[in-house]
Amino acid sequence: MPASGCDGCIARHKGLCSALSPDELARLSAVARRRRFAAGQTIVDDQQELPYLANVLSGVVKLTKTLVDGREQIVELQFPADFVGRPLGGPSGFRAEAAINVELCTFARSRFEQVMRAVPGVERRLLQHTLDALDAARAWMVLLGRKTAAEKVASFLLILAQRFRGAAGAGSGWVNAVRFELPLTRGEMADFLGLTIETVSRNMTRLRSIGVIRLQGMRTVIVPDMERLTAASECPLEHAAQEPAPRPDGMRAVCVG
Amino acid sequence: MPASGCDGCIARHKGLCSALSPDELARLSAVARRRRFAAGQTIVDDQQELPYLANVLSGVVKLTKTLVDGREQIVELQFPADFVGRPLGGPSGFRAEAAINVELCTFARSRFEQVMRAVPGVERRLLQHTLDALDAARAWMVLLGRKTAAEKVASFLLILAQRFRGAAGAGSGWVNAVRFELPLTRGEMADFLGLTIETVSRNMTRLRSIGVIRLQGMRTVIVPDMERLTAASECPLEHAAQEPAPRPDGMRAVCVG
DNA sequence: CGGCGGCGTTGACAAAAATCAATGCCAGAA
DNA sequence: TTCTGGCATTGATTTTTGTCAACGCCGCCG
Repeated sequence: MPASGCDGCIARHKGLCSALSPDELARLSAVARRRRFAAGQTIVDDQQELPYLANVLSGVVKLTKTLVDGREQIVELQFPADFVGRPLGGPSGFRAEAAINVELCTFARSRFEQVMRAVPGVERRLLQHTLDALDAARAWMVLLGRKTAAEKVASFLLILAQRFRGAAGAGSGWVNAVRFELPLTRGEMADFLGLTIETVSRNMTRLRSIGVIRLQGMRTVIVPDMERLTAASECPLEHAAQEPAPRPDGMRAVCVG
Repeated sequence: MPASGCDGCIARHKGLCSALSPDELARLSAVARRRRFAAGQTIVDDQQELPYLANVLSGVVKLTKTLVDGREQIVELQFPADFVGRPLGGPSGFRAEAAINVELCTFARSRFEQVMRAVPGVERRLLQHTLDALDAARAWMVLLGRKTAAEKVASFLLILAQRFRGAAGAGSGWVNAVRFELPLTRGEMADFLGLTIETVSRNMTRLRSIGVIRLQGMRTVIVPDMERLTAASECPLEHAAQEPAPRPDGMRAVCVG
């Protein structure tokens, strides 16, 4: 055991290292380092990538997302033996912070990825897919925990509009408009958004009355201006009721039909 | 391309199959089948394991969790090209249902896992870890979307108590009691639970006043009876205020200090 | 045609939680 | 020791959301 490593801690790691061969284990142990963070200290910012992967030895790490207006949602707590860091790289979009004093056992990302390099693409793809699903779930946690009913409904319409953007906008008679079908009933929307049917219905009506969306029948939604829908999804609805912000290219979304 | 497969659909699969070698692709294509589900039809139950893995070809699949009293939370929507099924096996605890008419391209789990078998343990562990995190995130989504403030606070205490169970219960003077330190301030608890500081504080007080928990100082929590805490985490608090249910072994959690 | 049932909307009202404000508790600094 | 600042609690009040109930729309089926 090297003097610089964290003695034996690798061997206790949950999930990650318990499947390693003694050889691999030794290689990782050789580069492992103990790092300490005081309560309140930031471990990684939303936009950064940790230069290492780690396991929690003691303390508690919280993963948080902060909205522009300061509302905050903790999406995960990590306890001793939990794994910290994104295996496949890239910033997570969440901030990791020590909730109380934390001790991490860290090992260089490059060294770890060297172990993973031999793995064929299938499982890596699967892992990437699962990580994406995890990101989506966490983003939705922020919505469920911290957004108002109006923002929730707008956010839901927004993800649908983004998914179907360009697919059906043409022919609607609107420039830059997006048109799509709701795949869910009002009741299912409520179950997705953590609301009741009535609240969903009222907010759909509200969005329609201020012109952020139009409805053709019950299921077809037209978004004349994605910017306004985006605004409605992340700020109190009052602001979204204003005139749409001028587009950088000077164009406006207008009805030409 | 075999007559029985879904022609060419494998090649378009997002995430999973794009990394396969032509050989592997051919093998999977040979066993792929198209399956259709009508709107509202259940694809898998919470307690079952899908006998196949799949990709969505058309339609929308919803993943839901239903609480005992009927409250329901959708934790994910799956659109065309999304992947359906748990790679490493075991029931997911969520129900998959066709929100609108759905067409899946499915291939046998066994055949797929054969492809994965060659993979060393490290990545499998990592995948398992990520899947666990995803499950935890989804479970928390149910809490954020569908639980009352009282249930949220109780649920939070419950997961801490379960994590620290046995670690510090001894010496508290209680039989079967659990004692632990809160790693978060009230404000952080609020950010985790999607509440305000005041609501968290009031519900801590409430749980204390009905005897579900005791507090030593601000941070130390004692749970005399885990059953009552569990009850409080999943039903309106009134019920939890009753006498604790008789234990199967006839013992009672009492203070002997 | 008319009745029916599912879904959606709307309004009146009630309940839950947030907000605002005051105060208490406690640990650490002066 | 006292002061101070951060955290926590509590009460009064407002806002948001849920609940209950009525009604409209529409497609389906007898």
